[in-house]
Amino acid sequence: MFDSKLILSEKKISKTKFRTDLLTLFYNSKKSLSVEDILIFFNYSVNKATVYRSLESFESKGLIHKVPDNYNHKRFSICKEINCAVNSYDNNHGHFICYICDQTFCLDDIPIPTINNIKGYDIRELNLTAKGYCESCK
Amino acid sequence: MFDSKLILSEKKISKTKFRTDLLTLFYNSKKSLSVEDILIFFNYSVNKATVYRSLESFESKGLIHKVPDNYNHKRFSICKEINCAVNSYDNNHGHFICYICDQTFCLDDIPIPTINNIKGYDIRELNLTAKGYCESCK
DNA sequence: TTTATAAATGCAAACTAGTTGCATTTTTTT
DNA sequence: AAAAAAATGCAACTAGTTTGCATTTATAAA
Repeated sequence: MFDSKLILSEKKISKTKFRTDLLTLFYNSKKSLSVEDILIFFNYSVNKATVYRSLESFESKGLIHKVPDNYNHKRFSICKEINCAVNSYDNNHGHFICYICDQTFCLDDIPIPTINNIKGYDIRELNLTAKGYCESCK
Repeated sequence: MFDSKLILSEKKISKTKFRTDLLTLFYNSKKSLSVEDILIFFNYSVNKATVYRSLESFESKGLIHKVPDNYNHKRFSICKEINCAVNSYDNNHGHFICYICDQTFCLDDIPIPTINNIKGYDIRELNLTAKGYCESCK
């Protein structure tokens, strides 16, 4: 199990009610979350600037990672690993975006092929994004 | 060689000076182009709405294709194939984005692995994006 | 526990990429 | 040459995101 307050302490993030609840939401959610998703969950009782700043904080401390989004909006998932690659899409697995529900799923089981050096490019990060129809929508 | 006017005719796009020059720019450019790149090239003598509308037209006719961008801004490359996949990233090859110069390069030689069906996902599109240091920047 | 310091919040305003409506101009069709 | 269709410029608008600042809340120090 997880203990949001403990995790926030370890990451030296202030344990406000909102941030604790937000981290818990991420841990409980099987889906990635957009800013809008979060505002809806909290019934717009929190300011959007606060949401953006919390997400930025969580991301920079490696608690959540950005995932691709059909509309190029900010969207995040909880990090499975203790310390995610900071400030970039998680590069250990691919992502799947559904045409219908616009949800982003992590393809944990699909390791991204290792390619280090191609035609003079020094590759440090590799992202694989699939699109199509998810289980519930097809 | 290419003949921008002939190509515009074939695609039933009006041969205005700007669109002819823009298509020529795409053919001559080894790099992908953002809206900003284009405005700079034309010294802001063209309206940005015109740029957006021209790009949309070129893309819908399969002349250019969207490429990923470090800032999630609109960015396009000329299509190597006669008819690109319309309205989506080209899914025949991967792309490389440089950390330093933010340029997007097409990895024509890296075919994207074929994955059709994973854990219940009906995959219709697959995009591979690498990041790191390009030849000139590393 | 009180005090001082740092971090988080809410609000409004600003910013920016991208879009749209409309009048005018240019291109294409007849 | 005239009529119809497409492209352009301009200004206003949209929506996601960011920022400044005053206030509140949390953390650290005494």
